[in-house]
Amino acid sequence: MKRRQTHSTQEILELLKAENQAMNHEMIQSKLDSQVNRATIYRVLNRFCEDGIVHKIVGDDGKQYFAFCLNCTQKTHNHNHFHFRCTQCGKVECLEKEASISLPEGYVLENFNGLISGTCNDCT
Amino acid sequence: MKRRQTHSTQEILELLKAENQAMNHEMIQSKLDSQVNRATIYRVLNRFCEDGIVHKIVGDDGKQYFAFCLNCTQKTHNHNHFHFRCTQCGKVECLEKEASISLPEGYVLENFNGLISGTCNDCT
DNA sequence: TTTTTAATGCGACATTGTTGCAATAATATA
DNA sequence: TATATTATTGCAACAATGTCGCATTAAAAA
Ligand SMILES: [Mn+2]
Ligand SMILES: [Mn+2]
Ligand SMILES: [Zn+2]
Ligand SMILES: [Zn+2]
Repeated sequence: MKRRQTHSTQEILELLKAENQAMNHEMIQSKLDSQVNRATIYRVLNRFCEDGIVHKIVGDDGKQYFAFCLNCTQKTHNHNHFHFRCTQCGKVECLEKEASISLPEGYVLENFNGLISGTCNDCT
Repeated sequence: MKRRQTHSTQEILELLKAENQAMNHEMIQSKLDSQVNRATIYRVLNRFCEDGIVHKIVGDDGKQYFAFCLNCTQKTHNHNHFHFRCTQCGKVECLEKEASISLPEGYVLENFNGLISGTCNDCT
């Protein structure tokens, strides 16, 4: 099943590249020039995640955020970094530093979801 | 506004103490002996959080989990620990080790929400 | 016991995200 | 270029999660 490039996919990907932050569906929809259906946005984003060009974070607000992968190659995905969500301006950014976690014996990590909320530098 | 002890509050608190894990609304409701309304469960849990006897974690499944506070005093709350959610059995447990995170200049932490999902020791 | 009011049950509601299905359009093929 | 194939879309319906208003109930105080 090969992917097709559509107006929606291109626009959404460009948006995620341009804005240097993780965005939820609402943010994306309001920033899009053309009207793209809600279900389509979710489907596009989930496809991006499957393809490994975008990673998903679930915020402590319960919403899904999507961010363009920066330091990921086709094969190696390192998303063991925290994200900071500003409760004032809503911005969600990837924090640079890789978090190192050691799990107890016999535990296998599948997904790392580190999120810190608070006030960002702009809003202090 | 003083708190009142009701059957609901007592049962829910005992349940959270007994089960040594974080539970979401569904888990709690199915384990309760008496029928407690859904809205009531949420209200009780949120009150517990306000009172600092329970802490809330948002899972990467988007659900709210609640855990009885163990190493917290009335005044000091340290919830900078990760939680592990097993995708097989659903268990959500607090990991012992405190995670130390350093935020960039000007960033103020309000809430730490560290969650790792994967397979737990029992399910490997 | 009576009074006060915190807590509950119920229903309605908002929000978030997913899915089935017919229509559309991107790509492959002729 | 014209046609065929099928991935993608829009729409509606749906499920799940969590919150809120309001009348009723019951815990604690008087
Ligand atoms: Mn990230
Ligand atoms: Mn915990
Ligand atoms: Zn901010
Ligand atoms: Zn398990």
